[in-house]
Amino acid sequence: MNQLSSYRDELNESQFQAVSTTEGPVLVIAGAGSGKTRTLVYRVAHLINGGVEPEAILLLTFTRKAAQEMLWRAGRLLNDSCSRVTGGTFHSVANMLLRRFGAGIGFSSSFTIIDRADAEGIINLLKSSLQLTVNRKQFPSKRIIVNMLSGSVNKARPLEDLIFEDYAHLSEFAEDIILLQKHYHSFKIDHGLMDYDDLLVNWKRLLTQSPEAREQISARYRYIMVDEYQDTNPIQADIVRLAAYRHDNVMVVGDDSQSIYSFRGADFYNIMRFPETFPGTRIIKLEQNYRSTQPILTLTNDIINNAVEKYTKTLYTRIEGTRKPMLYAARDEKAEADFVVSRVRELRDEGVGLRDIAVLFRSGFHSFKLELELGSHGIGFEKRGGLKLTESAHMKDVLAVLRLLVNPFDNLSWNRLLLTIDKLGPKTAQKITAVLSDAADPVAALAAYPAGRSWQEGFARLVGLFQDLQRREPIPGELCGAVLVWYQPVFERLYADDYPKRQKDLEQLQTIIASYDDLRRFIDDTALDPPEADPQAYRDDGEALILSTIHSAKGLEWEVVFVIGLADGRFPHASAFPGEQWEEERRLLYVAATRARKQLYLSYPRELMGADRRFARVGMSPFLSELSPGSYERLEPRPADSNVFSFGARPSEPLPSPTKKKKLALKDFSVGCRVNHPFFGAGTVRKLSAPRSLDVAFDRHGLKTLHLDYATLNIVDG
DNA sequence: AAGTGCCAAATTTTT
DNA sequence: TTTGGCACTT
Repeated sequence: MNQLSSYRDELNESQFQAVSTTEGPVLVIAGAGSGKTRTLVYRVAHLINGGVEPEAILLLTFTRKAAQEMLWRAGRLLNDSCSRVTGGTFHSVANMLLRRFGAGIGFSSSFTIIDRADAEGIINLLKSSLQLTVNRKQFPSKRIIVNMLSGSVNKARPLEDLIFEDYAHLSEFAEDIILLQKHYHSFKIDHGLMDYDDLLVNWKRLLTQSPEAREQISARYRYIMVDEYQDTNPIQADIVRLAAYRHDNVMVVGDDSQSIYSFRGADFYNIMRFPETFPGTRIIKLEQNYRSTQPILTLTNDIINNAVEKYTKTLYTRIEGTRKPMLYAARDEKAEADFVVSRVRELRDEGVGLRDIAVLFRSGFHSFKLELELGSHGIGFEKRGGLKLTESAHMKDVLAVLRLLVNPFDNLSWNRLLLTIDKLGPKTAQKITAVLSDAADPVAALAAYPAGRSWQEGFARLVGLFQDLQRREPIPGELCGAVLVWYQPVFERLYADDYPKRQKDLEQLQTIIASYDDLRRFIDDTALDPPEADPQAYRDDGEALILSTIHSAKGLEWEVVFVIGLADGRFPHASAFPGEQWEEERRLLYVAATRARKQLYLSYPRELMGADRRFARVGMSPFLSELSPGSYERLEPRPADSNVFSFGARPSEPLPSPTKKKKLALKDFSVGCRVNHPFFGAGTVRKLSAPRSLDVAFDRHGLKTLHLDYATLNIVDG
């Protein structure tokens, strides 16, 4: 309808073309910050406006969050929730479709091996069910076990890592691996093991082997959109091809310069081959950058121009700003952390919200020093990219109990729980699980098992828990409550030093579970798509600096970005060889630097602790030395006081006002005041509701409730 | 002699 | 937060 004219003005020519091409395959090559999300959002809106029913749209994104955000924005645009559009990750959509077609998934209790308890369990299973001679030495790493089982050993690590003393020749080793893989299938079915790749393989199998299913899926989803296409793997590309075989209405969006997931099987040639896979593809380039200022763009272009293989896009921006990216060579990690802390405090004084600042780094542990410094200065932070909520040990303990209620033959979960008992170790646990897996009723078998004198107390509590749970009504919230009562003493013993911090996770789990009415459904959901910790639950003031690995920062943006640890040996990662891996590291730096809107700081420590625990001098990352010196400004500590930094002759340029607008608090608004919203346009505030939301009557879109953390409202004067 | 507990050492990125 | 080596208990 007339929404078309309203968003016509907000898009440039290329974006508008992408939005309005409704038939046939479209490949959108999008640079960093080029309004990819916006283009997809408007396209969803455009299709629905044009009479396409929401059910016919399938939106595949990289994270579940991205899909949710796009649908939320599209819903706002249409004054409708868009809840009937199907959106999600490949995995969650696969799960949904497979469930609907009843194809393939036997057990739905999947897991990722993350800690010792699980690794022990796997080894026990291999020993008992495959009768392989496996000892600990042969499995030095949990990752390798996973990779062996999923058949992608050589992808993850050089084969040499896997050759152990017991193997005289590579061929012997290969035979054992093949044997393992052969057994893997039945192994999975027997023990309810499933991983991410299985889901995709099953989805693809559904499409290739069942013509009816393919027909139905293709007929239902007549408009398929894929975001971050450069991160898809070949199976995902095949799925897209098969799902769209009836109509070819596929629009994929991606940027080859941001391909950073090859270690996970992503093949960025997917995006280059797209026009061959879909003949008649219309290629649209999005080259205008809407995020960063020109000096930042100049530097990031410089980074990617050094790439061996690149597909030229000329990014330009109309955003004004003259601040060059700053490069700071710190004496050591402590000085680097001090630098970030003092700059963050200055920025805060200038009115930049902590939420608008991010610190990015290559590996999780690079931020350890900084975390300490931030803590001692009382600056709140939120770290992203570590473990997920359900991946931490204490969560897995609780989940193991719940999982067993759904599938009592889940030996890994039994193993895990038995190990929580004091004086009961891996050997005893293995004996017990062996008995349980042969029993008709594992819980009864557990109760009948003769307990050893030293551990009978803890064992009796575990038996009691399961007998109690079996008697209860299967209401997830209540079951979880009972589990937590059992877990509390175990938990306090296992994590004596830091259990108060972990306690909050458990409370959160309880609230999440309480919202389900079927336990099985909960287990299915968490297995595939672990819920993330809700940051709100951990903060008091709602303001926190973001610390994130570069990988988890993908697709996000901040006013001010610090990239730390840019030292030789840390970035690129020490084990990256020149060649493909090296190039991927370079793209990683490109992704990091393009997250910044107004200001970018690059820093590295000149001294690092080596493997021998001795400090050694290190240089800057080779990626930095390649840059032309004019694209950044060096920042030197003032000798007199190492905590104060001089910024050369340039007077500190105040950040442009949008920063401050984003920081509006509820008290800045009053009932009756006029505001402006990027989607809804002008409106009048009707009601303020605590803590950070307000009702606004928009002139063109009616009454909406907005949350200040999400909505970017501007107050219109007069 | 097997099994368990404890301390020191090292750690890529993740749907 | 996991892993490997060593001492201590059953």
